[in-house]
Amino acid sequence: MPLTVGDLARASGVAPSAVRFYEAHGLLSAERTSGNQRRFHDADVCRTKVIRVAQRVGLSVAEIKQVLDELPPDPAPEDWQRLAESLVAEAHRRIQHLQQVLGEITGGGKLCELKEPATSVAGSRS
Amino acid sequence: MPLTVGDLARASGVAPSAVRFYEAHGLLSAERTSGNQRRFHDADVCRTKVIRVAQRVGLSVAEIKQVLDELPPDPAPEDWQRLAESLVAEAHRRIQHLQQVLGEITGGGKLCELKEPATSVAGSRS
DNA sequence: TGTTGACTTCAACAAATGTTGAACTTCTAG
DNA sequence: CTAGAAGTTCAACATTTGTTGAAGTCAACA
Repeated sequence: MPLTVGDLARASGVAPSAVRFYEAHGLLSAERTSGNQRRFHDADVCRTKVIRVAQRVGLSVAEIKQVLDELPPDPAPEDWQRLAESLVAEAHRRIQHLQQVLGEITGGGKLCELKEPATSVAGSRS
Repeated sequence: MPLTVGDLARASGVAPSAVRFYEAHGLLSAERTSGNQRRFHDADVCRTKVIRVAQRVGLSVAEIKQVLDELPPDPAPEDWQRLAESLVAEAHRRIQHLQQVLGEITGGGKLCELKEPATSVAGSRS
């Protein structure tokens, strides 16, 4: 049973406008009825949830499109599994990055050392 | 020696427009010369660097303003230290959140299980 | 004092991620 | 068949975080 925009939105917890936005940007695709209405597959609920998760991981819509584009048509569970793992990997990468930033904050130590240096000579700035 | 916009920008690695933006949003403050030009303190280099780090941690300008507003005027090194620690804590919180998202991806398992359910009765949607 | 680079303000633009509204069409239940 | 809910498109708006450009002013060196 195909899903309308509203069905998909409700099922995946996003606004209908967001569903249209994702379709417009190639993250989702839909067939059209003879009357030009979108019809999604049940699997698009999954796809949409993955999109949201990927966003929470910090991927942009363009980046999400890239990873989704590498999925085969009609992805099997193990395809989703691989995608999930790559999201996990990306999340770990971002975590590492944050931890590196942390290191710069705490480790560097010299982020905020500023004491009066020896008096200079240059033109005094009012 | 007070710093001009350009001085501060160069010293802290941001564009002059960004410095003005931060001042306009209350993250930085400046005195003015008689001719209305901004003059920053040396310590604002530190402040600005902290702003950038906080952004990399994922705080919005509004949030950064909040934490900076809790700093005493003319903060001592230990004040910066505390702020750094709270950024660290926030980063850890974000890391934990990402890890929770990861858990939902991998652990839940039922993110993408959709197989043909029993045939329903409702009006067939083309 | 004059020149010139750096400063000022203000408005417009930019990109990302949607939301909202208007005007119109379609679908489905009764 | 028809009413009303839900769909369609398109344009405008909203928010965040700045950048860019125009028009004009200031400051520091010579």
